[in-house]
Amino acid sequence: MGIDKSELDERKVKILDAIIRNYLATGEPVGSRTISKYTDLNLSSATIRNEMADLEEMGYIVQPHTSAGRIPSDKGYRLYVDHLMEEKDREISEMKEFVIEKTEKMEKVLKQAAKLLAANTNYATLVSAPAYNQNKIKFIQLSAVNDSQLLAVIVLNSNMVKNQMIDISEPLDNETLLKLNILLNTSLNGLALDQINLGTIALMKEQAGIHSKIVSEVLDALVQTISETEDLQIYTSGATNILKYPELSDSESVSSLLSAFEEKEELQSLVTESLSGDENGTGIQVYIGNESPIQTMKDCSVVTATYDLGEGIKGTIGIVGPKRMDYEKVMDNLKTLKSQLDGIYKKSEDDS
Amino acid sequence: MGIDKSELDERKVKILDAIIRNYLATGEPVGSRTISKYTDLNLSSATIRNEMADLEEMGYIVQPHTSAGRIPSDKGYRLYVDHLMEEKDREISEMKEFVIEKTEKMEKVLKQAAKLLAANTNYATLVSAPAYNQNKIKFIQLSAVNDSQLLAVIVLNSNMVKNQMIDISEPLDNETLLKLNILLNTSLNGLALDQINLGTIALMKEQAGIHSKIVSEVLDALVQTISETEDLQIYTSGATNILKYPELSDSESVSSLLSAFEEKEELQSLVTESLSGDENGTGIQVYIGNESPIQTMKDCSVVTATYDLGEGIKGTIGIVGPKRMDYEKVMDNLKTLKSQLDGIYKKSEDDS
DNA sequence: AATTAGCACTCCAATTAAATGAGTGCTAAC
DNA sequence: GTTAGCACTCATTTAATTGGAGTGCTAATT
Repeated sequence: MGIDKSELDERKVKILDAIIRNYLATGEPVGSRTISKYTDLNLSSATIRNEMADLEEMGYIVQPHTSAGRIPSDKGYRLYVDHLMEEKDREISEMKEFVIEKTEKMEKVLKQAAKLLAANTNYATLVSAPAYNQNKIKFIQLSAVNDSQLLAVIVLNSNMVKNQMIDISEPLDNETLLKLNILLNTSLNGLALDQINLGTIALMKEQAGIHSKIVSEVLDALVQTISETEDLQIYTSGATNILKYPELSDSESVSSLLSAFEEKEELQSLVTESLSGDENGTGIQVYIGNESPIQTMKDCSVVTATYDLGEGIKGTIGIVGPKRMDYEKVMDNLKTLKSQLDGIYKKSEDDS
Repeated sequence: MGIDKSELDERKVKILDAIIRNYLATGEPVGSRTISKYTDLNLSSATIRNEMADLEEMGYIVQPHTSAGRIPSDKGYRLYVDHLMEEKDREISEMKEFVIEKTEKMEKVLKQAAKLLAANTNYATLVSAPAYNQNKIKFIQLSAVNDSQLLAVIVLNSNMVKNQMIDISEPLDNETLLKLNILLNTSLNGLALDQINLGTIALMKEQAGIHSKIVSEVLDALVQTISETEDLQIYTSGATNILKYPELSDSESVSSLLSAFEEKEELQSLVTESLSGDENGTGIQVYIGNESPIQTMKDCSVVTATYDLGEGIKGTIGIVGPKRMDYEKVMDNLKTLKSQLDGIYKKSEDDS
């Protein structure tokens, strides 16, 4: 019956484009008459109606109910994001004030990044701290806090600092401590955390001699610190922006969305997914509706970017908003922020 | 005109009590007929109506609108909390599973405390980390991460650990570093942070000799770390519980409430207020409606407790919910949790 | 003097009805 | 292939209707 479902002729594309743009701008379902005037096609609303019926059958747009205008489907958004949307290399306006001081603690920088992104976009944002496993050990030190407690301090390549208290059974004298510190540093310095294997450990124990037990304990503590799930820090901001969009706050799912941003654990899968996501060149991923890794966000769109501090140390920045979001602006913002973060590590590297 | 406004006779109290209890249970404005049956006073609804008119004139109850039942006013709640409510010494049921491991990091403990409290009460909760200024320095150490960066690690009495990177102009040799560490520890150990005065500083500089500059830098860093406002950590949980109570989620103020819990800064004043609040014996404060230190919460009730790790190291735990909250349960929960936290420091003290 | 029954009155909340209007699908004409 | 025209659909808005819970007041009762 007539319609070649695999083929979108130029006119259909133009109409679809117009529908989506209009819907993004107004948030209202868009009707045939609007398009008839909005475009330069000089077609009557009746013709548009016919085309729209086709587009609907092809799955690019849907009707919220009979006798309403059309809104884009996930498939429609996808086409828009992939092909229709123009990547505007617009001026990096407000983002500019985001100047990162290299001396700042990473944590602070990331917190600020999330905040800024939220303020700029009016969506909910998240920023994950770089994954540790690729992060190299820069410095490590044991100190005796008292007779039964050691404090292990680990500085990572990205200038993140971890602390861990270690209970020990017998006191350690200063000399031993010094030796252990030297051993730890020479053995572990420069290693990525997932490069510490059994061989390394065995070697260290051998060298530690009678103190091999301490070495074990330290390594255990180290592993524990690293693998603590809660330490997969995620910073969020602007979660309450979700309330601004009726299409989300309507359902009671607003609660689960906000919860997800409060208990950050749930967001983890998003970060993981984003990090492993196939980069389409720009380093930016877009998940529309059901494409989202998190079921809670099936009525949202999620846009993420992966920043790379160098040497494989990666983290994720992302925003969560309604499917009807300003993709151009969001992707633009993410790109800017990404580039800022990408730079930061090199800077402090030059400097040290 | 009859009514002695200063006097609440026994019957009025009984009726007021019944009104409040009923309202707490149902959430609906309560009418005269209900009270007539609910109480053992054996009075007709007409009599109750007369009494209710009096109670309203005295300001203990209000009518949402003409021809509706009555609900308690702030003044009514206040009376209830202060005098009517029975302090039930009930079994510490679900709270029991809250066992704090002394080796855990404080941060983790507090986070968990907030979570548990929220799960137990179904309100939004907050837990503040102990204020630093009363906290004593237990251990302090400088380490050379590289030629231009020192890492200062400070362990406080409450087992909290702070890190601070310090940029230095000239490299330090090991021996100097060792001396400095000894100096720092002997001079500062056991001091509360607000006990470090100019005298101490001058003395240290003198002893440091040619390295007095470093001492300055270290102390600056120390002060900076301490005074960082963001470091007044507050942990929250269950903020989304706010959505459960229509009397709050009705207004758009739900957004500002949630924001307050997201950007924790705003909650600071609550903590401050609570810490300085005059303890009425139990160490628990109740803020009803407008009594709240935070304007955003004028339609809520806030209940806080101050925990004391000993030696004046104090923190705050609190919950925020609708004025129509289960005060008994909440205060009970807070008491339990408070006592748990009060104990924790002593335990680790015994142990060290 | 305190209590109660009775009744008119108020006002919210829920229901129903009607009006509006944007938008469609279809058909017949261009 | 395009367009004008028209009947039809359906969410949204507004208005009118009703029900009922609850009050305040007055007059009767104890």
